[in-house]
Amino acid sequence: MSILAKLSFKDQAFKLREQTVLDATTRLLASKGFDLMTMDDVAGEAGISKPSLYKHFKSKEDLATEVMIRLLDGALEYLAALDASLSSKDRLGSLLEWALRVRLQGGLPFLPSASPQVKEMLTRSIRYVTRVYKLHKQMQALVEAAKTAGDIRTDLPTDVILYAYYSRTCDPAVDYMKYYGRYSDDQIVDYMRAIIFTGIGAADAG
Amino acid sequence: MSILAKLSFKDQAFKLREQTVLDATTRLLASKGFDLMTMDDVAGEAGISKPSLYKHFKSKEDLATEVMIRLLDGALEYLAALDASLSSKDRLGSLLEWALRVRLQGGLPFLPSASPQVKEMLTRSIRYVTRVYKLHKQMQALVEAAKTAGDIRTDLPTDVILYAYYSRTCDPAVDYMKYYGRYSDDQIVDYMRAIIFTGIGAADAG
DNA sequence: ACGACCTTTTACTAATCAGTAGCTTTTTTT
DNA sequence: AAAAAAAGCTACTGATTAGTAAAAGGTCGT
Repeated sequence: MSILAKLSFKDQAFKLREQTVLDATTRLLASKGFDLMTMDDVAGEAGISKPSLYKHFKSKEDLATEVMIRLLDGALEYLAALDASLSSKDRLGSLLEWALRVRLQGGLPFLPSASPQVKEMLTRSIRYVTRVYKLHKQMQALVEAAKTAGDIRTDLPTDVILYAYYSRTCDPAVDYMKYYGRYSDDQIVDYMRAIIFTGIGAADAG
Repeated sequence: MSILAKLSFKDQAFKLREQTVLDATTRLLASKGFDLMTMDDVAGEAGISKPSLYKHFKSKEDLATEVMIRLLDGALEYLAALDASLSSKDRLGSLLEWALRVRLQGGLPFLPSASPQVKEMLTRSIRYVTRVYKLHKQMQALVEAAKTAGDIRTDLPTDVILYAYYSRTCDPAVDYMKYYGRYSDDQIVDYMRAIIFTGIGAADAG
C-alpha cells in the first residue's frame, strides 16, 4: 500500500495543486524576483484564486521559503544518488552541473538573491536552515576530501572555496552567456566548470 | 577663473547636495536594493525632504540610474589613470580590486542586481548604455591583449571571460567572506583575485 | 433527490509608497 | 530695507498589493 493510498482522492488533488503552486512560484521568482512577484501573479500562474492559494501557504514569505526548501531537498537528493565510485572533485563538478541545469531550465539558483529581506526571512525558517546546514556539512566534507586527494588547492581556506562554489550557482555570467552569447546549455555548463576549477588565467602564467 | 566661479553660492550648494543625495542613494541601494528602497528613505538619509529630492531627480528610476552612471564613470576614470607600464592582465586585476574595494566600503557592484525591472530601466538610459559600451570595449581590448601576451587562456571566448570577470564584481562570495569568514578587505581581494585567475582546482589536476 | 459540509471565488480592507499642491521661510535684487 | 523670487517643507492623492470576509458553487453520504 503506497503512502498516497491513505489519502482520499481530494487530498491527493490538494497535494498535486500544491506542487503546481510551487512550480508556478519557482518560475515567477526566477523571472521577477521576490519583491516584484505578487500573490495575484502566483494565483494566476497556478490557475487558482488568491484565497485558495492562502489555503496552502499562510503568507508570501512562507510560500517562497517552501520553494527554496524544495530546491535544497532536490540538491540533497541528487548528492545522495551520485555514483559511489565518483571522486570528491567529480561530485562537486556534477552537483554544480545539476544546479546550473536547473537554473537554465527556468529554475532558481541555490543562493537566494542578495535582498536582505529575503535572506532574513529564510534564516527565520528552521526547516530551511536545517537543510542549508546539512548540505553545507556535506559540501565541506567533499572539499576537504578533494583537497586530500590533491584535486583542490590547499592554499585557499575551505570556506572561501565553498563561498566561491555556491556563488557560481547564482552567477549572472550564466544569464549573459545564454542571452547575449547564445551558447547552448551544454556549452555554458562546460565554461562554468572551467571557470570555477581552472580560472581565466593561462596555465603557465604566474 | 574656475568653472565653479560661474555658479552662484546657491548653485554650488545645490550641486553639493546632489552629491550628498547620490551618496545616500548608493548606501541604500547597497543595503536594501532598488525595490525596497523608498524615496522617503533617500530623503531622510540625505537630510532633505522628499519634494526637494524631486527638484534634483525627476523619478526614483532616474535617481538610481544616475547613481549607476556615476559608478561607471568612476571605473572609466580609474582605468584611464592606471600606470601605463602595467600589463593588460595587471590592469584587469587592478580594476577588479578597485571594484571590490568600492563594494567592501559600502558601495555598489558594477553589475546591477538580477532584477529585470532594474535592468530594463538602465537599458532605457542612453547615458548609461553609452558608458557600459565604452567600458566593455576597453575591457574587450584588455582581454584580447592579455590573451596575446599569454596571460589569459585562449580556449575560452573573450565574451565568456568578460562575463565571468564582471560577475566577480557582484559576487556574493565577497559578502560571505566578510560577514561569515571575517576576513580583512585585503585578504578578500587576494582570494577573489586567486579565484578568478587561477580557479579552485589544484594546479597539477586535470 | 436532499441536506450538511467543504472548497473556491468575488469583492473588499488596510497599509505602503511614488509623486505633487500649496504654504512658509530664506535669499537676492533694487 | 523692502519687494520679488526661489527653495524647502507639511500634508496630501492615487495606485498597488498582502491578506480576508462572506457569498457561490460543488461534493458527499444517506
